[in-house]
Amino acid sequence: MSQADRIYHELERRIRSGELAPGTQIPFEQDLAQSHGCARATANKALARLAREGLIDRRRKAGSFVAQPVIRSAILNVPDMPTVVGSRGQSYGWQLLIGPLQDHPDTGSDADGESWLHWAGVHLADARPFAHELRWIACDTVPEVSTADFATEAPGTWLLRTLPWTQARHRVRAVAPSSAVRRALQVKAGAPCLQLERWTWRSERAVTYARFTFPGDKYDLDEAFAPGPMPARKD
Amino acid sequence: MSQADRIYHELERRIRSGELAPGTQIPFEQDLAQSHGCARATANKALARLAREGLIDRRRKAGSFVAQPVIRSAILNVPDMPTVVGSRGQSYGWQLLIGPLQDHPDTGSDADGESWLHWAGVHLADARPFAHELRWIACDTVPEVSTADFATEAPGTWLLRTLPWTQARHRVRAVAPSSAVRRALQVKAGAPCLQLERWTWRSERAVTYARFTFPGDKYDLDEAFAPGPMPARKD
DNA sequence: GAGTGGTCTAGACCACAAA
DNA sequence: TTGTGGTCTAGACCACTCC
Repeated sequence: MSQADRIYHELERRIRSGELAPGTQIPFEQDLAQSHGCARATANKALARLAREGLIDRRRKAGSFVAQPVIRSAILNVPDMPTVVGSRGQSYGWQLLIGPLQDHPDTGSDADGESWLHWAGVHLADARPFAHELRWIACDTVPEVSTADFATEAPGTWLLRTLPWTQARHRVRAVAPSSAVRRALQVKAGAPCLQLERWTWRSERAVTYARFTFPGDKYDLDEAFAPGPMPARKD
Repeated sequence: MSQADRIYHELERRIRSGELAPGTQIPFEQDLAQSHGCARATANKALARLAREGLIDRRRKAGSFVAQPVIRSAILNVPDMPTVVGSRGQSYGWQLLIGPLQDHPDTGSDADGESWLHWAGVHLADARPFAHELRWIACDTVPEVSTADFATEAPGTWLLRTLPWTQARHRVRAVAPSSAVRRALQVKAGAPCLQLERWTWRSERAVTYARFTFPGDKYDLDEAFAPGPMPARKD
């Protein structure tokens, strides 16, 4: 525990406990350094971290103030399928159902300029259906996909290995699955399912779009972060 | 854009683009400082940030290396109801259905030592049902709740004002709602719904538990973060 | 104008892990 | 044993903003 961490944790505790109400002014870097017997740069490091995590607002010449609290965001873990299944202590499997087909995820046709390939398959946990996946991959961004074989390996697994450090956007909703998906998942009509969509890109270029469908009773997104600092607000 | 930011962004770009593959060694702080014409502390700040965001691993005596990429997590925005409704350009409303009742969110009875109060109500968007809410509040942690009136204000709104800087844990799943919830939401039987659970505490003490149910076609969790750094891994 | 945060420096010491 | 990251210092300069 560094000195900067100590200053950070003391202030974090006093803010989270309500002892320092929103709007309250926090000691200047100079005073904080003096009262803790350290250099100003050390106090600055602690206050910069509090500001980065949204606990305080800092204004030149005015000082630092406890921020107005908001329910900002939560981290929902959305890992890849082998990880999900493995963390439940089950064996992972993959079964390709359809593909590759040539069509576009938005238009459904291959009319426009971009070239996409399209697959469907099922992720298995202990040899039983766990999630249905629809997958599109942009051939322009990932030319290697033309030589890939997704019969024994899911596209997501292959992509993670082939294109590291992509970025993603997610959407979650509840749906009544189509009959094709119901058959693949072996669920009854009317069974509510969780649908997770993921758009992935790399350096401003679309890489892939995936749509996962989980039986409602077999999966839930469970946010994992324990009591602690909220994620950094931005940059 | 500070000098440390420039070093950070250059390395971030080269890692995200794949130019620096996972496992690749990154220049030492000393060399990085020299090549950029700055002090080692400045290079250290940039590398510390890359490590905090999980892009590199750092080991004493060995150096810094590009980390193995994983789909780690996504930020799903889970704000409070007035914010959700307001951001859709709709007018927000609240209607209390039941409560306060005395029972415990886990046991359903009031037998054990803890004292909880319990409500049910509906959040409205343009005067139409938007979400059903079940709410428990721990009287021991929030004694002020005994004088609160949730006829015109939702418990969550009141709590946000009364107890700033709480912490929360969320879970999301797809469910078939109970008949009571279906009536409140005015949805047909068999309509899939998104259920969001939220546990809230403050300083290790349980504050409240809420269960929101949304009609599947009226709401989806949409993760908002644009291409950019992943949230800090931990601490 | 004055005082604050934001940033950087040049140097230092230590802990720790790799060689 | 050695070299790296981790941390801290004392001082400095600048930009911005509040008074």
